[in-house]
Amino acid sequence: MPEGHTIRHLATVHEKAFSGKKVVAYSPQGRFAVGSRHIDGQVMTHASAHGKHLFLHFGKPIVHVHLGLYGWFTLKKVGEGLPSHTTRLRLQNDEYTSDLIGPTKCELVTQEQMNLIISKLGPDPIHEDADAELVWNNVVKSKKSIASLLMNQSVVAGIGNVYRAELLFRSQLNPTTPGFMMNRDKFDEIWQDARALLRIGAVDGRIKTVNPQYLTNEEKAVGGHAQFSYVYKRTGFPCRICFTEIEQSSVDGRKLYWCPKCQM
DNA sequence: TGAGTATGTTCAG
DNA sequence: TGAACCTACTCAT
Repeated sequence: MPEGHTIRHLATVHEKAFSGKKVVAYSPQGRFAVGSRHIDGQVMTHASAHGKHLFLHFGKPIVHVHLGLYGWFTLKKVGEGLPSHTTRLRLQNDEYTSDLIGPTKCELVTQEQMNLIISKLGPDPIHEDADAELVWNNVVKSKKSIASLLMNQSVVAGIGNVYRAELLFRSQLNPTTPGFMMNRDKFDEIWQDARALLRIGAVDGRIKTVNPQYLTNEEKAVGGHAQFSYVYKRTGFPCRICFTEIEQSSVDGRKLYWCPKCQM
């Protein structure tokens, strides 16, 4: 499930699987039937990502995908699975198939439209040249809480509810701190941490935020595929650092998890 | 079988 | 601010 790290990961694996070759494209579900016809038989040149937005480039037509809350791509070797009735888009070549289900957005856009979409987003910390000053300027002039600002895609693109909670915990910052009260060093710490964590997450598309020394023996035994957190979805569990119960509140209609002692 | 939940966004009121 | 939308999964009935 998708935050910025997932989208970067998907761009990478789709580029590896499909770029430079003609693609068979169709919409088993039918809802992207017209769009898929425009890319059917075309060569995918590359894939790109900005925040939670994925772009698959077929020369002029660009497929813009936003996975929303439940959208997902399943990439398989040819012959390993059939699309379901909910598959919005299937891409296929000699080697691979990719099925897209449940996206909030799957549409064809032009380069100009793609530029417009990106222009409305804040810098994406996963990008090498992301402009931290731009983010800082928007944070420091705002009365909104840092918890609210981190989730605002026009301030910073790609951070979702998991990374938000985990970043704030790792920096021991009170989530209610207003933007204008933020200190620059603390902001820089979060920014650098976001860059690092998103990049780590993008390697295999999984969120990794917990230093292994803070995992329980049971958790360590579960191994590589499980996803652990310091605070996300750990309401009522003891904090991994101070053993205070993790609390839950709501910010802009989304659940926020935090440690009342570490993040005083 | 149905309610509840989910790493998101947009739009109506 | 709340509902709607896209889907799949878990848990209670």
